[in-house]
Amino acid sequence: MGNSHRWLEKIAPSLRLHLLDWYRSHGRSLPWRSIRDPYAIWISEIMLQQTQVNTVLPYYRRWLQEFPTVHDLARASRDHVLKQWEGLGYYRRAHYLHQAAQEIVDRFQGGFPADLPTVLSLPGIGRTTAGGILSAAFNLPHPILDGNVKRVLARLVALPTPPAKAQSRLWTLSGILLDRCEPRCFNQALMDLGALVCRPKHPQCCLCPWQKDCRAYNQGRQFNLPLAMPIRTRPHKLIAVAVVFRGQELLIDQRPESSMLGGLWEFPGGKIEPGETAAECAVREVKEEVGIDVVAEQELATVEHEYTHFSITLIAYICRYQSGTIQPLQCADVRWIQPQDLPQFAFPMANQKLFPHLHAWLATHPL
DNA sequence: GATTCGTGGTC
DNA sequence: TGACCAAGAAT
Repeated sequence: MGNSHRWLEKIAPSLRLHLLDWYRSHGRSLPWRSIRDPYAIWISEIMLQQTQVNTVLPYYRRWLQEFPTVHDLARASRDHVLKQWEGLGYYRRAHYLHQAAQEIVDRFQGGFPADLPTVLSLPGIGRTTAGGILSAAFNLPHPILDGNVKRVLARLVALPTPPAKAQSRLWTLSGILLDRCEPRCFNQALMDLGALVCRPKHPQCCLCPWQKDCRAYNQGRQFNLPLAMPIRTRPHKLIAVAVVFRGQELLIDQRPESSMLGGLWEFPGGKIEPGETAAECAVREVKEEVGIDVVAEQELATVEHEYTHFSITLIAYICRYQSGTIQPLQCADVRWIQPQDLPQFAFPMANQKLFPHLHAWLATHPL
């Protein structure tokens, strides 16, 4: 291990030159690279967490249109912020952005901090995001360690373990390699190398500026590195959902802040218990979550959805209000709304899959 | 260190 | 189809 570090220190100057040279002619041109506004760069870094560039691009543009400065974000409503994030996933990121924006306004009068400990103190910002912001916005020499960098480094040194089990060592390697004179370009270049050349499936070693020094390549192991973590199987859940009508009005509730998909709105529902029908479950969940009595009238649709760690089948019922007053018993909020107002609320993707079926039902059931 | 967070894309 | 992955952080 010590040998590996000394070897890397020795060849690092040459690696930096080759990488920066490659980056000048092959680097991607991205909207957050042509600016220095730390607020906008921060937004891009948060959106890019576990999310591909092409997915982020439209959200990034809309966000800066909607919240051009940290002040605009800080004074926006939480529902409005979540609505702009709808569909991007990892919704806690939106809450953290909102909280951090208010902190930046309150603690620093809206000026983005430029030192590592303070940046790290903001919610939703870890070491990689902090390094990314500080190097991109202020050209400060802080290393990064995202998925691209982990893969590049794991191949460069022929890492003997899965990257997840060598975090500390990989941070050291990223710090050794970092070009202290051009940290901004270097970090961006390192990520582009991972995204464009040192790709997970088909690494383009013949185009790589580090080919002659790469241990994986020299050992013919570029297709087998980095080593993978053992897999675990994902459970499947059966969920009943109640689309409750009271006359023209529709019932929606807001998920608790601390739960999965926290702050998003949904149709009430929950896991079907053993020996229970989906319709019985839908009625029971409405009673438990918002305290009213309904009857299940008709099955609306069944949809499937995949999450990272489990999959679900949603069985949705059109239900009719019977009695009681809505209360947020197991949710953050609950409301009767007009069906045409649905787009004003942020919904998880699994619920959105029900929307076309609901529209079709409404079209054939006037009144 | 291992888990929990979403969604869209690829093969 | 299912596995895998993408500019990770918080617990």
